[in-house]
Formats: sequence, C-alpha cells, structure tokens
Amino acid sequence: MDEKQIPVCDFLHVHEDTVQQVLSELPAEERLYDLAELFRMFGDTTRIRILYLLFESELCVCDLAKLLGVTQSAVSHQLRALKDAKLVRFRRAGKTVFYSLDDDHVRSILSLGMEHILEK
Amino acid sequence: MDEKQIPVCDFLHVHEDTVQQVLSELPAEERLYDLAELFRMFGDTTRIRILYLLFESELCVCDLAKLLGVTQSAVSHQLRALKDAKLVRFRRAGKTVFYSLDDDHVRSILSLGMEHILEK
DNA sequence: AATACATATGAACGAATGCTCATATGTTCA
DNA sequence: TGAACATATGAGCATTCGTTCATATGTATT
Repeated sequence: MDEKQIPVCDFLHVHEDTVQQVLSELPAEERLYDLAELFRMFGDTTRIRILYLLFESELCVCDLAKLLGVTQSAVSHQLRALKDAKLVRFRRAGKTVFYSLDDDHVRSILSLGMEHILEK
Repeated sequence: MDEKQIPVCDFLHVHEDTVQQVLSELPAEERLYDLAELFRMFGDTTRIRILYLLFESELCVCDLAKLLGVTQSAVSHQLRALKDAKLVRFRRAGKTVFYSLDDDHVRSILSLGMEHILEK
C-alpha cells in the first residue's frame, strides 16, 4: 500500500468479496451513460408534462404548445429530445405532426416515480 | 375569433372532450415538479453508479469514493442530494457513515430504465 | 408558383448543475 | 484536551440545459 495523497481512507471497509460482488453488478460504462441520459428526459417539468399529456391520446405540436402554455419552438425542441430517447414517436398527417408515447415503459416509469414521491 | 399573435395554430386539433380528459389526468404543478426532481437524481452517471453500488450492500462514503474514482467531496455532495430525494438513507458507525438504498423504488425504477435502453 | 400554415432547427443567453478546493463538523483514541 | 480520521458543506468555476428569437423546411391550397 500507499503513496496516495487523496483525502479518502486508504483501505476498504467492506470485505473484498463484497467489493467483487458489488462491482460485478455495476453495468458497463456505456449503459450507465445511456441510462442517465434516459432518466434525464424525465428530469424536466416541461418534458414530464408533455409525456403526461400524451398518456391518453396523441397530440400535435401546436396543441401541446397551447396546453402547456409555452412556445411552439420549445415544445419542438423537447419533442426532438424525447424522440431521440425513444420515448415518443410521431406520425405525419398533412401539415400537422402527431406525437404519442412510444411504449409502455414511459407509463411504468412515471407511475413508479409518482408512487415514490407520494409515499415519502 | 381573436387577438393572439403567438405562432401556434389558433384552434385545437383534438376534440374538446379529449382535451378535458387529457388535462384531467395531468397531475398538479407541485407534483410534476417533485417528480422531475426525483428523476433528475437518476439523470447523472455518478449518482446512478452510486445507486448501483448500493444495490447489494451498504457502503461508506470513502469506499464509494474509491470504487467510483472520484473525490470524497463529490460523493458526499451527491449523497446529500440522494438523501434529500429519499433515495438513500444512512447510519452512523463511529467515524464512518454507511449509506444504503432507502426503498425498493430505486431498484424498480433502475430496472425499468435498463429494460428500456436494452430494448431500443 | 405563390401563399399560408405547421413544424424543425441553429444561435445566443441566462439559469442550473457537478466538480474541486478549502475548511468546518463530528467522532475516536491517546 | 489534542491529534487523527471520516464526512459535510460553502464558494467558485466550467459545463450543460432550456428557453427564445429568427429562420429554414415541409405540406397543402389556390
């Protein structure tokens, strides 16, 4: 042991086998990044509101903008992010574009989150 | 009708009753904020890694710092955030403080998120 | 083709975020 | 009580984020 100056204790408190166990459960760096990116989508009220509005039915961009009381541009930017994260999909109908939830993970994740904050 | 200059369409594409339905499902502003705040906790790789490390067993601050390869200060700051969000709890044992997951919501939410990114 | 409407996108700006450094608090042991 | 160790916290800084404004792209209608 030891030529370290970092201000952390210089030994592990937990047992070595626990360390191995814990590290083996840790997903690969890339997956962790993707996971954080996914949850970051839920980490903004505008995006969360968009997702909740799409809970029941598909909506077009301008409807979303009006219901949210924000700019069409802002909604469009956020929808792009949600689309990239595979949380919403869209279909074109003439000039208007209708967005809807991509799959049920969105509903499940939002429900679990809501459960958590309601219990605490 | 009307005197609006905002660059969004001036009528709703969806039916009025759909609007009512959609708006009635939208949680209160405060809940949406809390929800976003909760998910924001999962939206950072350092915090996600902390949560995954705590999946199997409790760990003290300095162990976490070493396993993550980051400063004790950084970990401490993030643990504070996670604690405020009720995602982790701690117990003091002499000089060291052991952190663990607060409840099973953390595991469920992480699992759902992982499912999503693995499928897409 | 020209116009109007719906949506998308890039640049810019202010606000929030995560880290580091320095230091404070808290605990144990001599 | 003083020294050593573990953790917490505040200030400062660079980066990221979400919005707005201006403008581009795409579609339908005349």
